[in-house]
Amino acid sequence: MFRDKGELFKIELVDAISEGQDLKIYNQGEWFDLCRGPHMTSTGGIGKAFKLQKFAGAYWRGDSNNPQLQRIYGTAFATQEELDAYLRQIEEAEKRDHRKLGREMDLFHFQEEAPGSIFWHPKGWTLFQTLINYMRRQQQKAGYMEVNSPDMMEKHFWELSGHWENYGENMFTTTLPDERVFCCKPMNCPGHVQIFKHGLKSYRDLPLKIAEFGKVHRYEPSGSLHGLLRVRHFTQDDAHIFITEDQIMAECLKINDLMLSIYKDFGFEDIFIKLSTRPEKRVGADHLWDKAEKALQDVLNEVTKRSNGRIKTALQPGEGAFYGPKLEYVLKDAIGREWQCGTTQVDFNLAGRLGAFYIDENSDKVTPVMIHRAMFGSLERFTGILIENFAGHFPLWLAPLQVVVATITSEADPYANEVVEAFKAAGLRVEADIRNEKIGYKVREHSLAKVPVILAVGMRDAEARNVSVRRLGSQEQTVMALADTVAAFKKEATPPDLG
RNA sequence: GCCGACUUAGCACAGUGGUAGUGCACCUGAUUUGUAAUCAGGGGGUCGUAGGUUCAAAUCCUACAGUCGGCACCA
Repeated sequence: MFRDKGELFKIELVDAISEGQDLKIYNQGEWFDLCRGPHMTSTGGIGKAFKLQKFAGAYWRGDSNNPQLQRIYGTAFATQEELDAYLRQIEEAEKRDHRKLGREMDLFHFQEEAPGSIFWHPKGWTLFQTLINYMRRQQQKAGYMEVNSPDMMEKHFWELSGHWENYGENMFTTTLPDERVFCCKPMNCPGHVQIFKHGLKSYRDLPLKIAEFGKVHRYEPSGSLHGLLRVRHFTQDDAHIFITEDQIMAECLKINDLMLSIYKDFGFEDIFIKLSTRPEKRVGADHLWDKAEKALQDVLNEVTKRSNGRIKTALQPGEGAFYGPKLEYVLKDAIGREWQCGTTQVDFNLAGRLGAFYIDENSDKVTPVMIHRAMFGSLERFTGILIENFAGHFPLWLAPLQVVVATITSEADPYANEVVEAFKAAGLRVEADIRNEKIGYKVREHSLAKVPVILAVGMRDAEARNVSVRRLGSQEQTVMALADTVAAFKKEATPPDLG
């Protein structure tokens, strides 16, 4: 039947269904097709609340080696109201799009000559640095030592680590005038192993925690690039913890606690953890993978137990890194979208491959276990997630520009400058707007730029040493004494870990 | 990388074969203003890049690049 119609893919499906198994065909008027079912008895059952959304190519059976078919996307709801709600949700996501907000708030831009790379503007870079400073404090407190390793190393180094074999296609390389081939680092781990290897290490040095805000380069497929969320050059809050085998549980739990407390500081409390196990393409013996997977499974069980079941988990077979299995931390944002950020990976392979060892109690050389972990993951991506989560309305401590002092008449300029200096002295990020414009115009402009605090000052305020406070998202105006305002905003702008 | 669409001024967009436009932004002048757009004037584009068709190309064709939506990928 399908052969007569020349439908080769259908024939393939029919052939795949074993003898004796039911094969179902549904029909709708003159149209009929193969389907596992069930189908509606009539298209009338869909009702009017449906919408065709888009069409796009999709690989036959999800494999890029196969030909592509055209797929038409449509969606239907029981009522028009539900369809409208769904469409509003899409619209809401579009309004929060970090690419749009990044332009409107003057945070960053992209251009053709550097696909997948970011030009950070002063305000965006301020936000980025705020995140790094916060993370640096957290890591120092947790006993990490920050380092910096080379951005480029010779190709043979990456062959030794196994990266060239597994990901060489996606590495940036360059041939120098002396003919040596160098690769931009796609990961920081091999560099950190070199630092570990420098000088003999004792079991007494473990756990040894090496952290780096390392910028890594990965030649991502052109079609996968997406604003800040998927780029070719990004900064990881990366760390490698060198330990003995019996320290795995304790260290992974410490990482877990730090991870959850950090996410909480950004308002993410709905966390979900996935365990990814050995992939097909991997290095190392199976008995080591058995140990590593068991260790992470134990950690995951303990984490769930401690959270009283609040933390949901899932298993992703075959999704681990080539050197070890991983736990992946997924956060839920303000409009319910999920973002994978942090990762904890247990690795029995890399240290050995790169010749790292420590001296144990019996003076024997032992290969350490490595934990790879990142909490923000990619700083660039995390910045994008924050922009979307807050829709640009950052809490005061994160806002790149926290306060604008806008004058009502030019007579108030000297007082406005005084106000600015008072806020600067308190460590706040503040600018004056003394342009010859109406206050309504200034309020509109700074509101659109999502400045959290607008202080209007006219002669009334100058004489009384007050400011008129207007918060982003509210029409309300509060007249307050300058000194009180500075104190209140200084307190509010304090990062959560310093408060 | 694959399928499809798109690319015109800083931004948002109009212009389907015959002398490149609108709004906002920008610059100049006037206005000194009390909480989401004051008024008037002015400057700004080899229409993504490179070829081709045509008397004539932003417009039609080809290639390349980038972007967008999916797919695949994501150490």
